[in-house]
Amino acid sequence: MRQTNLFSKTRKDAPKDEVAKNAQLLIRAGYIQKELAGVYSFLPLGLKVLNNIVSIIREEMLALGANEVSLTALQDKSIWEKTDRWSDKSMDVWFKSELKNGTEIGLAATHEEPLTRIMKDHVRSYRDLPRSVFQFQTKFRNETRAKSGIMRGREFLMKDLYSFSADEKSHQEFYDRVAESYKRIFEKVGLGSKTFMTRASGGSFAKFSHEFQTITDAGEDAIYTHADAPFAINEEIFNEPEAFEGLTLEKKDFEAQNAIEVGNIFSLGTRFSEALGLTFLDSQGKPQPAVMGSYGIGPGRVMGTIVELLSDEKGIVWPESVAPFKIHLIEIAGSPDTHEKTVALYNMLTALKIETLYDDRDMRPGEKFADADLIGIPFRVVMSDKTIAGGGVEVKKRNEESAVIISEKELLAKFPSSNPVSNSADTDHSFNS
RNA sequence: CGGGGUGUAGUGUAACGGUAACAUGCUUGACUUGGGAUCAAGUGACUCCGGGUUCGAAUCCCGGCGCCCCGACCA
Repeated sequence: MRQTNLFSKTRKDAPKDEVAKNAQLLIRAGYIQKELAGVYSFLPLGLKVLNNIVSIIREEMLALGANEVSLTALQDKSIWEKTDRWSDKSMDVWFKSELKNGTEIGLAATHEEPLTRIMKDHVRSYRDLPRSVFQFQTKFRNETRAKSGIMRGREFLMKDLYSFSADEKSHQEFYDRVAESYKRIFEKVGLGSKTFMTRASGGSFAKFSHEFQTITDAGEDAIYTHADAPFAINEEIFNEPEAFEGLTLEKKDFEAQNAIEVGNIFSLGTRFSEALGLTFLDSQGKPQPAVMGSYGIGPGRVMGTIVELLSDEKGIVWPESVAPFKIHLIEIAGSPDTHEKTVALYNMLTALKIETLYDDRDMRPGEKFADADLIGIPFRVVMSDKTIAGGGVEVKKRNEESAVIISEKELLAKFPSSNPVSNSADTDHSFNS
């Protein structure tokens, strides 16, 4: 994409109403825009990052064998009454409204109830199980206090996965597979080294649940970690002896850390299947309630966590896997020949499907560099009279200090393309100048 | 939901109760082109909303709304 075709602008100052680092940088760099407290729009760059995170998660969900769906935001009160989750006393984050005829409806904060009802129509026999279903859907939660930029909003995208199994054993097998899947996801998005599977309270559904907590000062939670423990322990259960069940380690050797919950996995038992009547016939022909689990990840929160964790004083530093572009191609004004060569390189990169943001703006170099650092694309490629005289382009990684001049051929070799350029004439589909 | 703070050009900040200023951005021109340059001329605000006090309110008072922080809460 040519930067002159990108509507979002960067700014030097962070808005005064944002304190959280993730919001300050994402707004300054033009990734997001605040609409209300805890409500953010995603601008072109932000949407690209969000979509990259979504793609990584989707790939793993599909690998689990889960089916993707899209359920509604508008909710039928009657099914929530069956599970006793309609009342504001039992679930205080509801946004409620009503139809013109007075019928009450809610905006979904989660989707156990509607999905369980859907599954009733499709699961009849133990032969229909296990099943797993996921979606990326906007959740609405009337938080008493939104905070920390995009980390805790009132409206946010969530990947929610639900599982339906015939028995506890089958459920546990799936649950464990999801845990492994989550580890891979957080590894892929660049949070792996700081993210811990964490034993946490099981809520009203099970003894324990597991959260995936990323160590960061911006975290809202406190967890206890130990180098030899297979999982961390959430502060909320740290004083309960059962929290150490199965561990031979001593409580005093655990260390407290601030962390942000980027994902969670819950065993739900038969609470929802019983309340809503999701039963199947077992091999003896007897009706049994399905055993359920739910598993969430907030892509927006993941995005904010990456910014919190990986940015520096100059701006954001995206991991390649989620970055909005692979290359930030910067042209420094010079001879007409330099301009032509830069356009040609941009067209080549585009044809090779190497995502490139081409800074073709008429600006001084300093400003372009400052913007590039703020936006945080992994590879900065500069083309100027100087680099051409030196034999090619200058390449600098966002997270490294040193820059080197290499030939264009060497540059392209760094980015193996899945779509090798053909000899046909259709490779140049960008606008020429 | 308790407590604290705050609201002024697009953005960031100023202004004793005396009639809104500076920076930045943006526009035009000049000069520049490897780290947010320089110069010149422009542009841009019913000071969040509604009341009140006062000769006079951005400033003081009351109410509302928004936003931020701490705590509680967080299926």
